[in-house]
Parts: sequence; structure tokens; C-alpha cells
Amino acid sequence: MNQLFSLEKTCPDTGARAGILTTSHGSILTPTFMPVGSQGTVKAMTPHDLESLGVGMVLANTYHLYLRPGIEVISKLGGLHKFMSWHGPILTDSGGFQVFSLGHLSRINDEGVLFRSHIDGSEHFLTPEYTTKIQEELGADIIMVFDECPPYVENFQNIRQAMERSHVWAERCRRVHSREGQALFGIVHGGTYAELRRQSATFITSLDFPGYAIGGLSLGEPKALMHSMLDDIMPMLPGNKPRYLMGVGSPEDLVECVARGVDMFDSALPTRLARNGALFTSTRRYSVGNARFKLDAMPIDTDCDCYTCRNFSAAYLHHLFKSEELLAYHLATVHNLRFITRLMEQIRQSILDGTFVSFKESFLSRYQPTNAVVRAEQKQKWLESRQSNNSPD
RNA sequence: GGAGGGGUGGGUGAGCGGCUAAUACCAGCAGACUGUAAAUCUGCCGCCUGACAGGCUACGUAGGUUCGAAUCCUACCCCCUCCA
Repeated sequence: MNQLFSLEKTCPDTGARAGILTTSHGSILTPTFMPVGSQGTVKAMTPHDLESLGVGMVLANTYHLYLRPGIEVISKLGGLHKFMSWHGPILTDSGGFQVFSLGHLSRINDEGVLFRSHIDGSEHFLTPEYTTKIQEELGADIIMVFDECPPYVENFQNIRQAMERSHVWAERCRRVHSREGQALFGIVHGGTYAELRRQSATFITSLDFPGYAIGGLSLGEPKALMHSMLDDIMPMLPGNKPRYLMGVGSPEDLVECVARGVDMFDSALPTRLARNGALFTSTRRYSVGNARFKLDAMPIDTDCDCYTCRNFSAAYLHHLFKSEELLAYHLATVHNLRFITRLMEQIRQSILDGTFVSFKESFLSRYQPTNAVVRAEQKQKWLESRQSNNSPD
């Protein structure tokens, strides 16, 4: 393979960067957001839709595709690109995340993870070698090492143990990976412990992967903690390789994390929110099912250039959601994905223009976080003030 | 005309002497969702006081029995089924 990543420009005042990622299924411009399509489909979207929204790369999931339809099916039908008729780049996740999110179904040891299928109860044993092999078979352009992703609440000991296991697994994936034209990314772990994060970044970069992911963040920890982890790690990752922050996809997070040097993001958030009727606008997100939209003749986002906003009123979307019409999910997903891809385009352009800092500031001052985020920030401040009041002894 | 069944909060519909402002579902209102077991989940949903809590009015209507009734009795009004 030729060079995977080339850096075009960096923002002198932040860590933000613009670059180009080149795969055998085309090039994409970074920073980029990759919508999640675990089962070989971004829900409610055709590949044609994705293309016209400006989506570059899509995500698929090893765990889900392995269980259904099964790797041999996809293999016989010509690989994942052909199977799902998406001819742009694909990134497959190893299924490591599922080890944690489906934790009650699994047993984990140094060798690998014993799963019970959530579909039919059958038992499966996934190892680093096996998931790498599966991902080679699927034929994605970028694949991920098999890792363990413990929840945010785990204590230091558990986080360290999971991190160390992930390190060994990363090495094992690296050793068996051989498919040409396919890049295997390492994943930095360490939870919210700066010390572990640095340790992990040192180890993972020593394995010399073509790209590096940051895993185990955006799992409910305070935003400030996620930011400080990124601030710690990013300078340790080689500048000439792509950096991928796993599982991040809210508008404010994307802006904040690009500023810290991230090139690639994925998240189920924009598409899932869309299906649940929560739509992004430049000032905040709205639940289009709310009564306030019943008679609203304007598009949900008057600044948006997407098919949905160019053709339909908020009142119509409101009606589609209330009546549970299938079109609701499609139109809403079109909008949210376009909102995010446009945001990434704007970010990139501002980096190239040298105006990223002002773009970031004006976006963040305009964009109102959700009640939950505001509340979480209040709680954090409250806890800190309590701690400082109670800690004189 | 005769026999039987039934009338419960916006709707459907449980409850059949105290634990019942009343199960459940729907509708309604709001919130959540970040490497997707998610077109999902959570909360509220008689009226009044901002909330805690409390007060008021409620199970067709009017009486009655009882310490206590949506639940038992009587009368009336209405609805449904069957037979003539």
C-alpha cells in the first residue's frame, strides 16, 4: 500500500489537523466522521444516500457480522464491500467493545473472550488472532485490534489489568495480520488515569501501527476528564499517522476533540438520535416529536442544505414520528448525518483557512449542550466545591 | 313484554368491602441516548399549591347498610345480548 495518511495542515494554536486518508477504496478528507453500520448497514440509509451526504468511510462490526450472517456468507458473496454494495472505505471494529457492552454474556481470560450469542445462545470463543482473521476475511480497509473496553466506573486495578491485556492482544493481532492493502490500527487504553494512558500510548506506538485509536473514552466520564486524557496522549502519538477517537460523535465533542488533534471519529449517536426523533441544529438539538413542532412550517434546521430540510417542514417530520411512519427514520437520519458531515467539512475548511480557532469558539458559544450535559457539569463543580470544603484535615 | 349482562379517570379495560387517586395498554407531555442486542429506554399523566408534603373532588344518578364502599342493598336513568 502507498502511504495511508498525509498531513496537509495543522492549526498553530490548537492540535487540529487537516489531512488525507488514502485507502484502496478511495481517499477521504480528515478530520472525518464515520457513521456506524454495525450489521453492514447504516440504519435507514442506502449507500447512495451516504455518498450524497458526503460520508467518506463507514464502520461495520466484526462481532455482529460474525454472528449473522456469518463470515463464510460474506466471504462467498465477495467480501463486505460487495455484500453491502458500499464501494468507499470501510473500517471494521474488532468486537472488543462488545466484550464490555455485552459483558453479562461473556467470560474473559488472557487467551480471549467466551461469548454467548445474544441471538441464539450459542457459544463462541473470540481471540485476537481469530478476530484479526475474520476482519481480513471481511476485507475492510482499516481494521482494529481486539481489545478489552471496561466501563468508566472500574477501579485503577481493573483498568490497568484490562489495559495490559489489551496490549498483549494488540501485539498478537499485529503478529498475525498479513492482508495487503488493509491497515491494522492499535488502540490506546488506560481509562481516565493519565499515568496508564501514557503508559499505553508508549507501548502501543512502539508496535508501529499505521494508525492509532483512542479507546475507552466517552463512556460517561465528565467531558473535562476526556479532554485532559486527550491532552496527555495526543502529543505522544506520531504526527504522520492518523488518530482515531472511538465512540465520539456529538457536535460539541467533535469540535473539542479535533482541536486536540483527532482525525477520525465514529459514533452511533447521530443516527440513533435521529431514529429517536432528536435532530441537530446549529444552536442545539430538538426532539421533533415535541408539541412545539406540531404546526411548525419551517424546516427543523433553517441553515441546513440536506434533502430533508430542503423539502419538509418540522410539522411534517413531527407527524411522521407521531404516526411511526418509516419515512421518519430515513429523513431524520439524512438530516443528522448531513449535519455532522457538514460540520466536519466546515472544521476542515477552517483549518485550511487558518480560521479554526474562531470557528471553534463561535460554534461552541452558539451550541447549547443538552440538559444532561449541563447537569453533569453542575454536579462535577458541586462535587469539587464540596471536596475543597471538606478536605482541610 | 320476558330473561340475562353491563355502565370505572381522554380511550380500551382491570379491580369487586379497608393495602385504591384506582392495575395494564393506548393516547398525551417531557427527558435520555456517544467503538448500535436500540424505529429504544425512563419519568409524568383528576384538580389546587413552584417542589416536599398536603388539601379537594372522584368509579352512571339518588338514597341506604357499614367504623370504612368503585366494590354490598334499593330505586331510577342509559347501553348490550337472547327469547317472544
